[in-house]
Amino acid sequence: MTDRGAHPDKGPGHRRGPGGDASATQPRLADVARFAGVSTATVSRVLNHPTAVTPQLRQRVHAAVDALGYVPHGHARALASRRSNTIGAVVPTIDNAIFARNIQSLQARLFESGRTLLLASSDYNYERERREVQSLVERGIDGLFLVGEAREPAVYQLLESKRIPYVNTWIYREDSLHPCVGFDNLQAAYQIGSYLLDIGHRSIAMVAGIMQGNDRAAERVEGITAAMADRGVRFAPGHLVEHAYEIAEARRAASRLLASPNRPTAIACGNDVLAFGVLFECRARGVNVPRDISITGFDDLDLAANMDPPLTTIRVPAAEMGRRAAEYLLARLDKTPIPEKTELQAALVVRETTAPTPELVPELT
Amino acid sequence: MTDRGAHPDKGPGHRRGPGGDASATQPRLADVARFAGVSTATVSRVLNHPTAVTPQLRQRVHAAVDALGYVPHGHARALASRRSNTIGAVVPTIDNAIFARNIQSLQARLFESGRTLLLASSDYNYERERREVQSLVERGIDGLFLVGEAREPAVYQLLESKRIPYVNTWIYREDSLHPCVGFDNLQAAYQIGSYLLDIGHRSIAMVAGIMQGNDRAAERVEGITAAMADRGVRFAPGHLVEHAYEIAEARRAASRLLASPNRPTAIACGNDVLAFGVLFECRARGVNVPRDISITGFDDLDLAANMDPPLTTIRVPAAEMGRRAAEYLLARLDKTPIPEKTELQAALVVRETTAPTPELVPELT
DNA sequence: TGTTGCGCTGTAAGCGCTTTCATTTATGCG
DNA sequence: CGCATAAATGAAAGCGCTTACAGCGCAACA
Repeated sequence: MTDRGAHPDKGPGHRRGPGGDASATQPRLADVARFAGVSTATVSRVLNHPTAVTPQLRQRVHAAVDALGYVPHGHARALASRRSNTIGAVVPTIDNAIFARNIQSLQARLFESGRTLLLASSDYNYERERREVQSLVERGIDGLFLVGEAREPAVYQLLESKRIPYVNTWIYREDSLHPCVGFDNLQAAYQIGSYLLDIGHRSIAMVAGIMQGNDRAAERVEGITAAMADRGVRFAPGHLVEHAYEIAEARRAASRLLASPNRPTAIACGNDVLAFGVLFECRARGVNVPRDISITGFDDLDLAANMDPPLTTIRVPAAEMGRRAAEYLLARLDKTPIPEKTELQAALVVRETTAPTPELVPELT
Repeated sequence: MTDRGAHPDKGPGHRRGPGGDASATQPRLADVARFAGVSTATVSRVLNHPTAVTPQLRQRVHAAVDALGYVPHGHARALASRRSNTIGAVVPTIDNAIFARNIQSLQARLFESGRTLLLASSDYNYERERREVQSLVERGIDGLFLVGEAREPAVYQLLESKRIPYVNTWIYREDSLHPCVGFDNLQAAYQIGSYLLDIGHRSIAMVAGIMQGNDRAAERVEGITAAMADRGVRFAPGHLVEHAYEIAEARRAASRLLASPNRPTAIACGNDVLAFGVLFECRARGVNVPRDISITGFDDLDLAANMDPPLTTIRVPAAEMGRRAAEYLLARLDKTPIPEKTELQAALVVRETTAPTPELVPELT
């Protein structure tokens, strides 16, 4: 048995005891090779390019692998082969059903292709996102899934310099400098705004997500604002508020809005969670939706259609976005051609939390 | 410039061009060392054990790191140091608010300690769980977070043989052979059952999760069953049904239950999502909750308290479980003593979807 | 001023695998 | 049946880093 120990006195972690026995240690590829009576190169080939090896050898190697309970060492493999079969993702949070679904489908597609997801979350904080990305890059990800487009320039620089394929999601801009798979938040929000205006609302409030660290939230505000501006309407003072995506937060916001002297006739929310909160607060205060006030969400969570009344919202292709983003990254890794940008559709789903304002009713077709 | 290339003709991926120039390539630790005029050992020390190096050298090395934009190579580091600072987690799915919260807090705690989460999901499938664990182990995780206790024995064998610390969560059994951080599902479900029986229900149905591949779901059924058995009650035929954790599924189940000739007076659900579905179906059919029927959930999602009526359920310490499981793993890695088992409390939260049966009302104190 | 001892730094040997290149073995053809 | 060619295998050089150990310079002591 050849001596391999470089660190003669490594403590409990070291591989061979002083006597050179091989007991109680992880089998390595060399052990498999010895057991099967072949070279390490052959074992490696069996594991990585099975067709390049004769069936009988292949079988002998597999038998050895099973007999020894050999598990390849991913880091060594990644180091030698310069790829890790790992994809990274940095999302704002997974504690939000819509991201959870998004990630779930991303991960499912990666799993199919034999890759693993390294997940990190930024908590809507650019600085933290940068650190997470750096950490993922150090960990040797082959590709990276990101949310939104606005981030510290250092992130893009790092990715470029390391030549790591990445994709921005939850956003789509034709003129973006970066690959993206997503939809146009501004446009979707504009649809909501237009719809509310079409059915007569002029006093519209918005319970938006926190825009700092979240360009999607900002675009949604922009979309509503633009739709309003196009009809010569603007937010009354205090009618545009930002809140974390939590029910309790939304309830507080709604509470203020409903109690205010110039109560809006419609509240557009930055996402469904906020809309749920607003809806709950209305119910608690005996404000009838949609008779007294209209409410819209954004995301179309499973629950939206089941609310009482069912929520008017924007249906967002979360699962498809996860899958398509995975496709993009996989194609880049395989050097298969694939468009740099994919636009997905986000559609307005009109349900029952929205209704025309009384004065408009006669005008309706 | 010493020649390092072993693979003279590696194609575009190789490090040095034929002329030996170092352009357009990632800086390595050796480059930093050269730039700073020190040895690679010193650079490594600065990065890993800063106190072992003089401040001025430390600073010079940091300057070199910044100047070159050096990013350490995690796989090489992991290979050489035999640890990866990566923790794995295999959960059934993250597309469920309660797991999302759980994972979010796990990841937050790991982040604090400078580690990264490698996440995989099993889709409630033992076979797939085994493969995911194997894949994580190959990727060199230092510790592993698991959900539940029942799984393929090969998983435990692999973890033992690789000496990888792991922890089972969402479950607690004093006599378990494995470390765990969780609560007693059976006991919690028993509480629900007892409570329903206490307030007079005898015709109880259960919309459970799919028990195959999910020991927690099975224990919850056991808990309700046991509570009933202790009072001499049992499920009527068709009153115990299993469904995936989806609103639509739950609605279908509720629909059948509500239409059946022996409609139950109470429906205990395997989790809140199922309870929401049942609640929605009741509303859709004009069945008054809790007057006509009582409903209970399990998890206490944020939404539960906001439902109409607010849902009676079991509050589950999802976030704490994530954090405590992280603590356990971190302690094991640091060789700090920590108990093998941690029992967390799951408490019954009585809200308004449950009410005494009419005949019992007079009996109440 | 000559030792001794200590703390810092450098040297170099791996960590476990993949992959090139050379070698050996099988195959096809004249 | 012998040779050219292709296919299968093996030997060995790294992948980029950490770390044991040796070596060196310096301060403290005699």
